[in-house]
Amino acid sequence: MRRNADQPTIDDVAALAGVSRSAVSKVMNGRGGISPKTATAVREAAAKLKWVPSATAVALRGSRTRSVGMVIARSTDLLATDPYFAVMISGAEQVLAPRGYGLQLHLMGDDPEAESATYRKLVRERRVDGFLLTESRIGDPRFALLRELDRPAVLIGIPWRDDPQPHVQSADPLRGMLDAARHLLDLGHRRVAYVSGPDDRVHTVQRRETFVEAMRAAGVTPATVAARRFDSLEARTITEELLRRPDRPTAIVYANDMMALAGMGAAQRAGIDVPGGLSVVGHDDLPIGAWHYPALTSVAQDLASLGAAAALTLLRLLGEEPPGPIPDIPPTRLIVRESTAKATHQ
Amino acid sequence: MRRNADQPTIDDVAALAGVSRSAVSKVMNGRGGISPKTATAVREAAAKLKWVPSATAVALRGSRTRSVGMVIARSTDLLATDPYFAVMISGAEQVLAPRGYGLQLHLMGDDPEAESATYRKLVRERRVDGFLLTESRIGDPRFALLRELDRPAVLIGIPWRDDPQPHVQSADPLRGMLDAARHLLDLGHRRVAYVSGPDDRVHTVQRRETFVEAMRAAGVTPATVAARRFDSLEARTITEELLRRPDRPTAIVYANDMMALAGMGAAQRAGIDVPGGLSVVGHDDLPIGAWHYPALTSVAQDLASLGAAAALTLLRLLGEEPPGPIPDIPPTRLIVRESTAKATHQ
DNA sequence: TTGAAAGCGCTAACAC
DNA sequence: GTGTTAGCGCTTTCAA
Repeated sequence: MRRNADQPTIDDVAALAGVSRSAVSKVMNGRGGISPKTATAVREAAAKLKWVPSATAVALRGSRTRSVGMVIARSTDLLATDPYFAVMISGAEQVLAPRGYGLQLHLMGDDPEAESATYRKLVRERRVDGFLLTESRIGDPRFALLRELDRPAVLIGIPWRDDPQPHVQSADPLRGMLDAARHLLDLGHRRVAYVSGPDDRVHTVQRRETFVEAMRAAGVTPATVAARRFDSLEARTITEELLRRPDRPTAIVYANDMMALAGMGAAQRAGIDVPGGLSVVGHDDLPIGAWHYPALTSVAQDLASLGAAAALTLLRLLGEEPPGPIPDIPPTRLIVRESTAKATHQ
Repeated sequence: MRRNADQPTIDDVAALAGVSRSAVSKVMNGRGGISPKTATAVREAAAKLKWVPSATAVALRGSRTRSVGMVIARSTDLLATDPYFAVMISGAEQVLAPRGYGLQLHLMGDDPEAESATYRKLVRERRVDGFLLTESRIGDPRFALLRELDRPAVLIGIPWRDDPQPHVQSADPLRGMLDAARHLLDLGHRRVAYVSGPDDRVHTVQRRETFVEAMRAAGVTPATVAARRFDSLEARTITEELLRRPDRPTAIVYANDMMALAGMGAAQRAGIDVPGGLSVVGHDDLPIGAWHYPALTSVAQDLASLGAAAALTLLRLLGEEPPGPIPDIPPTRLIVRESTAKATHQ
C-alpha cells in the first residue's frame, strides 16, 4: 500500500526558496506584491521539487474541487453498442484539461434511483463542482434534483419544456432531419417509417416530430414506431415487423446509426436490397456507417463540439471562465451516402 | 457561482446530537468505544442533516482520495468507432461505486507526451490513489512511469515482457483465437489472412502469433498485415489490397469487430460475397456484430468482467479490500455466426 | 466512554 | 514586499 511518502509540500518549496509559505502561494497563483527576485526563487524551487499544489488541499481550502461530474445511466448493452459518449467526453476533456479540471465519470444501469443517489452522493461528498448532463429526457428529473442540490449543470441537448436549465445545442439541431425528409421526398419515397428511440428522450421526439411534420407538409404520412429500448435488437425486431406490413415502407429513418445499421441488417436478411428495395437513414454519422456496405446515409452532428461547448459553459457558471458567446456548434446536416436511393414502387 | 453554502459539517452533526466531533467520527467510521445511546443520537443527527463526510477533507486528512484514474490516449476517431472502453469502465464502476470510489477519466489524443504529463499531473496534484491501465503496449512506458510516481496501477491485459506490473486477464486470453484457427481450418480455408492492429499493442501481436502458429501447425501460412492505425479506414484499405492479390484469401481475421465490419463492407463493395467468397472473423463480440448481415463470427471476451476484476485488484493494492483470489474472468471463445462458411476454392 | 486538540496542505486576511 | 496566522472539515492520538 502506497502513501504519498515523499511528495513535497508548499513548505518544502518555501524552505528551499528561503521565503514564506504565502510568498510561494502568491507566486504560484499569480497574485501581486512579489518582487521578481522572490518570484524567480520560488519558481525555481517549485520546479526543482516538482511541486504542484495539492488539489485536495486547494479544494478543502477553497471549497471547489476543480472537477466536474458526469453520470450516465444506460444499460451495459447500450454502452457496448454506441460509441456516442466517448466522443462527447473527449470534446469536454479538450476544454477541461487545460484549465486543470478533471472529469468524474459514473456509468450505471438504467436505474433512476441509483442515478439520483449518485448525484446526491457526489454533491454531499463534495466531489464535484458541477455536472455535465447528457440526453435530455421528457420530464427530466435531473434539473430539479440539481437545483435542490444547488449545483450548476449544463445539459447537452434541449431541455424539456423550455426549462431554464443551462444547455448547449447545435446551431440548428433539426436541420439534418429536415434535410432527410427533403432527400427522401426528392427520391420519390411516399411510404416512409420513422423508428425512434424510447419516447422519454427529448431529442428523439423532436426529431421524429420534425421529420413527420416535414413529410406531412408534402402530403406523406410516415408510420412511426418507438423502440422501447434504444438498441439494435429493437431496431431489428421493429424493422422486421415493418417490412412484413402489406404497405411496407420504401424508406426507414432511425434514431441513431447503430439502430440503422441493425435495421439494414434485418432488411437484408429478409431479402430486401438496400437501397434498391429500402432506403435507410441513420443519425449521428459515426465512422462505422461510412465503412459499411452500403455506406449509411446519416445526419451528422458534431458531438465533440457539443461536449466542448458544454464544458466551457459549465466552467463559466463556475466563475472559472469569463462570460462570452457560446461557441458555434455546427448545424446538423445530412450526409448522403449509399443507403438511400430512388423509391421503387411496386 | 455556487458555494457550498449550506452543506452541513461534522460539527453541525455533533452539535445536533449533543456530542463531540470525535464521537461523530467514531460512529460514522465504525470504530469502537461508543455507547449505543451516543451512536444512535449521532446516526439520527447525521440522517436528519443528510450529512456525509466531505471527501475532500477525508482525503486531505488521510492522504487518500478514494478515487482512481484512467487515462486513455486514442484518437477521437477511434473512440467514435469502438465502444470497447465504455463496457470496461462500466465493469469497473460496478466494484468502485459500492466502495465509495470514484473514477477520474481522461481522454486524449494519441500523444505520448500529453499522456505521461497527465499521469504526472494526476499524481502530483494528488487527485487519484491509483490507476487502471488499458491496452497493454509493446515497450509500455507506463509501468516505469507509475513506479517512478509510486502509484499502484492495474493493467487490463498482459504486460509486455512479463513485467511484474499487476494485471488481470481472461482465464484463457488466446483460446478464442485458437478456436478461430480451428474453425477456419475445419471449413477448409487454406488461404487466410490476419489483419492486426498496430504492432505496438501486446494483445494484437499475441493474438496474431497465436493464430499464425495454429495455422502453421496445420500446414497453412497466413498472410499477415498490420494496420498502422487501429481503425476502420485502415481495415477497408487493407482488405481491398488483400482482395486484389492473385492468391487472395478465402478468409480474413481482424483484430477487432469494427475493423471486421469495415473489412466486410469493403469485400461486399468489391463484389465478393460474405461468407460465400470470403469468410470474416472479428474480435470482441460487440453487439452490433450480431445484428449485422451477415452476422459476424467473433471472439468474445468479457470486457465488463475484466474491468471489474481490475478495479478489485487495484482496491486490494490500495489496502481497501482483503486479499483474495482474482475473480474468474471467463475464457475468450469463438462465437460462430454467419460471416464464416466453407471455403470455395476456385 | 468521551472530548480537546493537533494537523493534513493550502490560501487569504492581516500585520509588519 | 513579505511573513504570520487562522482556518477549510475531517480523523486520530491522548487525557480525562
